[in-house]
Amino acid sequence: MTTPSIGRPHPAGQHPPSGEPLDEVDRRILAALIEDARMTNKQLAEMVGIAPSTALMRTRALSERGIITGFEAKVDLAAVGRSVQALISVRLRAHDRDQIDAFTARVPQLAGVLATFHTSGAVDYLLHIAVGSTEELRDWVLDNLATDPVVGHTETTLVFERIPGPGPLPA
Amino acid sequence: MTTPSIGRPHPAGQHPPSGEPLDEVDRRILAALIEDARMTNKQLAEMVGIAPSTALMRTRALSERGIITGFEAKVDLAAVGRSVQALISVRLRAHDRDQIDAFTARVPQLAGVLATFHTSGAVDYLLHIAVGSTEELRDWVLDNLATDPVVGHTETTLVFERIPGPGPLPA
DNA sequence: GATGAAAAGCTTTAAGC
DNA sequence: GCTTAAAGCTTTTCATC
Repeated sequence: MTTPSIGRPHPAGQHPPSGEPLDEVDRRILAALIEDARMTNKQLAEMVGIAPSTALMRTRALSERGIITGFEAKVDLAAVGRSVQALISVRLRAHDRDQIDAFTARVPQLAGVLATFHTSGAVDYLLHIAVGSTEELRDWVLDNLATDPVVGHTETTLVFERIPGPGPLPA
Repeated sequence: MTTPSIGRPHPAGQHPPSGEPLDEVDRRILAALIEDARMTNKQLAEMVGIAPSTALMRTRALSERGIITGFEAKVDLAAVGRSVQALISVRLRAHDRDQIDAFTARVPQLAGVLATFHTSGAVDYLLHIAVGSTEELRDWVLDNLATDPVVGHTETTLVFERIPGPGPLPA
């Protein structure tokens, strides 16, 4: 299980991924669509070695089972005016549940946030953000974190480069 | 500029994103394809308010200019047997350029690595990985990092949850 | 640079194995 | 669960604005 439903409900409209294990064909479909989500169904079928109608059915089933969670275009950050990336570790001060929930609802949706990691250990959250300049970075932290009373401590680290990995499929 | 070409060549087959600024139509195309990379070109055209032939031309141009860097399917990590995520901060010991390059070539491509952040500050790299269990996590760190002589220190933090952000487009 | 029309190609459904 | 075939859409090209 990923996130046991203790205390908080599941996000609306999402069923947990069905327990059926993936067969080789499903894994090849995932691999192909991770590589190029915009390939045609016919190309996909050929790549995987099945009929187009089968490819379509399988792909649909993977989406309906929640195994494929979406298809997204990746964009060059510099081209959209966000050439400065940073990782910001955040320790919260209070451990009042409502305040923490307010932080968790607000911060991950702020403009420039690429991902928020809720972590164990000394740091509570790690924010991966992208902004236009180091001046904007300073202002971002001041405006969005430093002024929040629930935030105890932050530490900002510049990211020189983000290197994508080989992805989540078994090697 | 994103990564000045000092010392190392540009990755093969990539031209830097052309300096032409994005107009409103381009930004709406990006927003739509970030939201759903598999929508048809016709849907995209309608959503953006242009003719299908124009949508196709613009989308192609965005890819050719390197502004769209790819289209990828997102998969549920638990469904592919990787329900445990971790962030591993890595400090290197030696500052010998060849050893660092060997590390940088090897580690980001290891099975389970979702992303590698090359960072400024006290930590040199932060690895975001996904594995099947905490036992696998322990073994992963031992096998891939602890035994590498160039690695000085690592610190592993469990990720309870990774919350996707609103993405990189200006709000 | 954007559009509309026509040809080529793709997706989708349903019936059959 | 897979395949085939046919109808309906979509993509793509290109002449035109």
